[in-house]
Amino acid sequence: MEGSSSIDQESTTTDSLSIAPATSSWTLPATKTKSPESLCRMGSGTSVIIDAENGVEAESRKLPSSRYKGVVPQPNGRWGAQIYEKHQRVWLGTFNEENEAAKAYDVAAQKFRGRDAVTNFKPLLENQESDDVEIAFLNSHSKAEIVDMLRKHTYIDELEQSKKLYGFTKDGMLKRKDGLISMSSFFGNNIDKVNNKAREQLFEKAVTPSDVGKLNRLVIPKQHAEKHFPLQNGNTSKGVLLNFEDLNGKVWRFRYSYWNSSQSYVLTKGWSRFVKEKNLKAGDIVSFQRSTSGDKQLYIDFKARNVPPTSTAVVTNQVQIPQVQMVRLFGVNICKVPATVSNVVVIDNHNNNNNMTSCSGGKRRMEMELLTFESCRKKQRVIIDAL
DNA sequence: ATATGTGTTGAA
DNA sequence: TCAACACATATG
Repeated sequence: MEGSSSIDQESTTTDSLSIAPATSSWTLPATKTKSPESLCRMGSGTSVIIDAENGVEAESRKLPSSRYKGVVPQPNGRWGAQIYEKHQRVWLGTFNEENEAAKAYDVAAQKFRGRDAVTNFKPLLENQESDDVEIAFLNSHSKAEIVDMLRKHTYIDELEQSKKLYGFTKDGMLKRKDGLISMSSFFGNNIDKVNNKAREQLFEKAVTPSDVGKLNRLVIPKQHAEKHFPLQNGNTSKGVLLNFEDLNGKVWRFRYSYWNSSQSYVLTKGWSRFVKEKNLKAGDIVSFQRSTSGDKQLYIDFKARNVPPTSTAVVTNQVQIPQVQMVRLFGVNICKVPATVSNVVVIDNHNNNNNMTSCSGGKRRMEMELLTFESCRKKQRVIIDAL
């Protein structure tokens, strides 16, 4: 289930994540020289073997091992939780109760290993719907975020919060009950996709006036075109047909070719329909993605250039209905109406497979998030590198 | 001073 | 992978 290459977060910040580099075990067989009398080694006061009177009743203060998977005793009587991945230990925090640590492990196992994770309690839990919500929740957060929550003991709270915020529609789709799109959903967390196939961001372009004008073509910046949509020699001028799926699942077919005259790569046939239907305006951002799974499905998405001015009465003298603010983002119209709740934002069809496994576009995404949320995401400091 | 979590190892 | 265990660091 592990896709393989996956970096869900760029390790741009100093990581405080507890990934214990288990390198030495590979390279240096036996470097450390320990004191010979390893008979009674005592670490931080615990595992001491005190021989009281007779060796038999030697009171062993050996730490009690846990009956739970992923749970290790701590010298102070508390319990630590850890999970391994790629030869590295990921520390999940310490807990007062053994079973809490075990539960933390379960969450991590679910996140890291998906459906067939071996867990301590998990399978016995709750109803299907609640389980789906949790899976969706897990899918909508990075491993690092989940680990961070576990370590801070905030996982349950955040999950509950999420449960309050999201509900199920009859068709199994998740939506937000308040009708507002979540921050995360702006940026392509898997929970927010029409299908939850992992996809990577390829590039974005702010469309120019001519891209949405009468020329019926979109110029693909050369660097992106050559990197993501390479054309075979034979096809350069002739072009190829490319299919892109939008957020609604609608497939758009564009002719993609190279114009020698202007030495540029363009989407031509089919493009004007997209512009028209999506009501694209100059400055709007079109975004291209590709699924990371085998099929390499292409996706297209867009968002309005910027949030329309909220208060300014743009319309000078005419009758105006300023009660409704509408923002269009990546194909989703978000209406904010004073006291009503209306808009349904589709986010996901609960499916299970743990994502995370294939976000090669993680870096770009991360940059985008940072650009936008730098201030609201301070807490996100835990980084999992190269998981 | 104590708690936390990392370094390391041996076993599975 | 996993957990045991010693111990270095972080924390208060």
